[in-house]
Amino acid sequence: MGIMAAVKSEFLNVMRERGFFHQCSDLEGLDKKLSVGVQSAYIGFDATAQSLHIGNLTGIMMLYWFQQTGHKPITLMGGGTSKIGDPSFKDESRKLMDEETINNNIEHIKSTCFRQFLKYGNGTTDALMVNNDDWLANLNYLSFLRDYGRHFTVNRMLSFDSVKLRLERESPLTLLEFNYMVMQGYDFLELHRRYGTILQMGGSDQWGNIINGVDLGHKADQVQLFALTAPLLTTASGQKMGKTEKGAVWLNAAMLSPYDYWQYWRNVEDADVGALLRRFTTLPLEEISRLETLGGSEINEAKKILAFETTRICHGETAALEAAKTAQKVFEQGGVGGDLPSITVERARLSTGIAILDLLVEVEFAASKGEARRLVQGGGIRCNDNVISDDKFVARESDLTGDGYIKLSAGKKRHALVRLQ
RNA sequence: GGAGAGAUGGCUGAGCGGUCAAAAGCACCUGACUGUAAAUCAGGCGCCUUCGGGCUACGUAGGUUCAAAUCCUGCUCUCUCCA
Repeated sequence: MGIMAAVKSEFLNVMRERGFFHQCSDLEGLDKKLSVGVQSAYIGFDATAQSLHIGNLTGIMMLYWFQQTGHKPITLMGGGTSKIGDPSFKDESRKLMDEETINNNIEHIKSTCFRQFLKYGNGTTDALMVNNDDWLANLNYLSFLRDYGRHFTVNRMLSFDSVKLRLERESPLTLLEFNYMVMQGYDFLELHRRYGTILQMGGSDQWGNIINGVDLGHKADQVQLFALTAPLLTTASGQKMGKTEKGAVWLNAAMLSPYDYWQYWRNVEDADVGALLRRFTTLPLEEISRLETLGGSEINEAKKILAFETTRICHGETAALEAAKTAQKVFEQGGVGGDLPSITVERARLSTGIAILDLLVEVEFAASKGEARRLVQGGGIRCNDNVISDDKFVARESDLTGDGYIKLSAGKKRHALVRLQ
């Protein structure tokens, strides 16, 4: 990125210092606007699940800092666009989502993902939640084409990387999908009209879409809008972040427990710790500089802090402390903690004996008995910390420890408890 | 509208009558080494199993064969070229 001109506004300084800065359509102009008064900025989010995941966390943190530095963040839910369904997964016959589901999703996302990071309300810098269904649903095709379609040239749309890639790979690009960027551009214009929003942010992959909105603002309403994107998050070894064996790393505690969330951050690669601390915690930068220089196994201390802070912000201090406590008991003392997943079984069943393979499926270490068997045969399963090498092993009452549970482990990191009902 | 090519496991991509639950790579899981890291090495990676086997799979519906992912026909979808 090279040497960059100094910026005056607190917000842009934070973006730079914490690694959120990738591209800006007009850095100087935006800096000036942000320096003179309260502005509003937005980021668009999908409404296709009951939760956002850590792939969305960069955007949420950008909005968080935007509010912290005295501005008004807007979370735009793609309710309207969700109705059509994201067409980029062409092979999936994706069911169209009905309005009720979408609204339900939006409610869940607001209460479990945004509320911890943003303060909503009616004050000047309070966050606002909007749904693009409000203005997309009733658009008239003809008048839309006449008023806005004339501002988009296909020539230019074809030049966007997202489009070029698809064409080069000879994978089909439907008109519906092609229109996505037009819709997104229109969202920006609409938000400017409604709330005076001047800035759209997002990941660097959104650059083209955001710029479309900027251009549309200029052409349709003669206003100057701004784009700001953050570098896409990849791990030091080049993988996309945010996946676990269970799927996405959800922010909603009902979909991923705070303990698992804590574990996700505890297990990041050494080389990523500094960047992640800057981006996903609010710790002072001096503190982060100190933490990221820790060498060798000392870096684990930094990872624990990363895990604690990210969990605290998302799930609250109590949950974060509990997750840390459980992790300490499990990994540093070889014991168990209250946050471990657990199942209950009836005493009668345990008296008869429960086949280990059934148990493994029940605690969700394996999706099938065949998979469970392979885990056992591969030496990956332990019962009360003893390796189980016989796939015919049967758990009985005598396996209950003094505290009344059986501890099952798959690999080094997955643990679960079996208790009596 | 016409002429060709193609649709294979999470992805990429071989196979083109039996030896195919299907090569190879990626992803993923487990083990070893470590620091709940990375890299590396080893094993695994459709479902069920009394571990002998059984069952379901190569777009979809039929057909030919003792035998089909492999051949034939209809259908659906995709790509390329021509109009």
